[in-house]
This record gives sequence, structure tokens and C-alpha cells, in this order.
Amino acid sequence: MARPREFDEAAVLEAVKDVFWREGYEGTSYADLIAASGLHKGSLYAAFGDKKSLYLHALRTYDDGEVSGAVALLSGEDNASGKSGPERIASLLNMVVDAVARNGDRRGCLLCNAAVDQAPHDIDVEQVVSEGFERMQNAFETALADGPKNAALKNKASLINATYFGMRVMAKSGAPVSMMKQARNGALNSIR
Amino acid sequence: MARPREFDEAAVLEAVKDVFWREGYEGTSYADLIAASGLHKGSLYAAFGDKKSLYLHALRTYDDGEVSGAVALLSGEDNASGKSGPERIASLLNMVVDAVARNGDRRGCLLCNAAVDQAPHDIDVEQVVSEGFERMQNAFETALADGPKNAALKNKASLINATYFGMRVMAKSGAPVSMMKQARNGALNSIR
DNA sequence: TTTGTTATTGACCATTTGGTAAATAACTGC
DNA sequence: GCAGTTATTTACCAAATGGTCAATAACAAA
Repeated sequence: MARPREFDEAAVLEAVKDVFWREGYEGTSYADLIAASGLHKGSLYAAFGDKKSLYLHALRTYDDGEVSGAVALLSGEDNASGKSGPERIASLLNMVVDAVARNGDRRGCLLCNAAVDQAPHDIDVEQVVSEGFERMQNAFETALADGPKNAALKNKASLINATYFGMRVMAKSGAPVSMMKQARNGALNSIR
Repeated sequence: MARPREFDEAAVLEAVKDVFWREGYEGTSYADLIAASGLHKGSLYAAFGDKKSLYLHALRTYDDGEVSGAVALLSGEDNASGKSGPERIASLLNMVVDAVARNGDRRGCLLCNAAVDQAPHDIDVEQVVSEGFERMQNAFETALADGPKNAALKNKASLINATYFGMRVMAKSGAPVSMMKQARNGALNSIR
């Protein structure tokens, strides 16, 4: 065979994902990626292609990790806690608030960041983002009701979905936590 | 005195604002700004300072224009139409939907874009964005009620506010108009 | 041990980046 | 017309950008 990889591909993608998450696509340089991954430029190119392709790898890593985690939480797949749908929604929104309130995490949601900075300019990014949005939308719908989905239910789900991404933007914007908590309260009240 | 300006400062800022609005801060180069404004680099620097300062000028132009316009609409300052508060909110959300549905406008909201791409990295941008968010928040509250503001009202206002920015992100993300309309319907139902 | 294959490394590249400075041009008040 | 002041223009710059390539190193199979 041939010489084996010396780096852990998943670990490198985690590091790369975090840089793009914090700095955005244009705001990230190869110098940043090299520093974060510990790899040389040639290795990054050989393993993941050019910058755009690397960004897509990072975005899909986020999609497979954070987004799928949120979807699983909302859908109640891990039914250990026995939470109701609204309780699961509350859990997710609380996590969004707490990331800012407790850790000062200003990264927001990578899917949402990608929607703002690259989706309008790159059709591949747009596709990953759109699919992620749809998955979140469906997960909110699942949490709101297990029966057949009517129009009013879809409206509620989209309301929560939009609020979710709005809160993520608030997080990146430096909005006060009080405003985020109010948004969360308003969303939860609206589905009571 | 001295040699007068040959360009219309307001017109140049409009052009510059539009580039930053479409391309983001890092995505905009001086070549773009020169092409859009018709000015030479030296003139841009002499008139508005460096790139960051020019971006702030553009952001404040947006704040004085689009944001103030939305705030005025929500507050019912121009009372010619005699619309109720919820009707004024509906008007604004409809404008957001229509920008995408009719014109395919993917720019979203510059304030929101700035929140995502520069607010976490620049305190001046963060301040303009935060103030804009607060103004929108207050305008939504004004539209929801003219009486004293209680906690439930603030929650509702923040819900709508978050939904508004979420819909803007949806716009940039290429989400289907149907999803945006659902979010609008959900938001309007929640304040009935 | 040789051979084929793939990974790593570091030097290298053209282009673009944001930014500067000196020369020139246009205006006002004297 | 002259002096003073500010705009415009052009040429220029160092640094950083994304990207490539040839040399070398490490493995497996034969």
C-alpha cells in the first residue's frame, strides 16, 4: 500500500470547523487553518481540496454534529428523559441562551452564519444550509405534535424556527441575554 | 477656501453601502468599492478613512435609512393610513417576504449581516448593531401596545424581533418563500 | 530489498490585499 | 494674479492571499 495519514481527519475537521465558525469564510485565511489544524498547507489541499471544499467539509461536519444533535433532541429520539415536545423545545432554546449567558459563546450557529455569509454566493453552501434549515423545521414540527401536520402547526413551527435563528444572530450581535431570554419566553408562550 | 468635492457624498455612501450589504465586510475589496463608487482609492480614504471606518459609515447610512424607516413604520409616526399596531407589524413582515418573493433580493438586512460577520470582532460595529436591535425591539413594543409595557409584552416583542431577524437570515439563506410566509403567519397569529 | 503508492514538507508563485505619498488640479478670498 | 487650502489622480508599496510543485519520507506488497 502506501504511507498512512499521520493526522486524525476528524480532529482536523473539528479544528477547521471551529475557525470557520468563529471567523467566517472570507475572514479565515490559510494561516489560520494551518495554525488551528497543525497541518501544512499541502496536506490540507491533498486531503480536502481547495478552501471552498474545505469549508464545505467543515459545514457538513457541523451538520452531522450540532445540527443532527439538535434534531435528535427535538425529535425525542433519546427518550430517556421523557420530556414533552414543548419541553424539548425549551431545552434547545435554553441551550442557545446558556451558550451566551454562561460561556460568552459568540459563535452563534455555523449553519446560520453560512446562510448569511456564503449561501447567497455559493450554491453548494446554499444547499447544505437549506437542508439544515428544513431538518430543523421538521424537528420543530415533530416536537409540536406527533399527529398529522396542519397549516397552523406549520406556521407555529416556522415561527419557532425563525426565532431560533434570530436568537442565534442575536448571540453573534452581542445583544443582551435579557433580550434573548425574552425571545425564548415569547416563543414558549406562543406554543402553550 | 479650497477645492470643492466633485462627488455626492450621500450617493457614494449609498453605493458603498450596497456593496457591503451584498458582499459583507471581508468579502468586499477596495476594487469593488472603487467600481461601485466611481471614486479613486485616495478619495475614499480622504473622505471616509480606512476600510473599517468606511464600513461604519455605510452601516450608519443603513441605520439612518432602512432601520429608521422600519422603526417609523412600526411606530405609526406617519399616521396617514390609520393602521393598527398589528397591521403595521404585518406590513413590515410582508415587506421582508416580498423583497425575496418579488425581487429575489438576497441581501437580507445589513444590520443583521453585520451582527453575524463583524459585530463579534469589532466593538464599534457591535454598538451600531446593538442600538439598531434595541430600536427595532422598542418599535415592535410600541406597535404591540401604546400603554405601559409589562413583561409579557416584552416577551412578545422579542419574539417578533427574533423572528424578524430570523426571517432575514432565511432570506439570505435561500430558504423557500413558503417557509418565510409560515414564519410571518406564525408570528402574526401569536400576537392576535 | 526493491518497488509502487501515498503523505508530508517547505520552498515557491502570481495576484490581490489594504494602505500611502507625491504631484497636480480646482476652487476662494485677498 | 497670487496664496492658501483642499480634492483628485496616479504610481507605488509591503504584506498577505489562495494555490502549486518538486523533493522527500513512510508505509505495504512482492
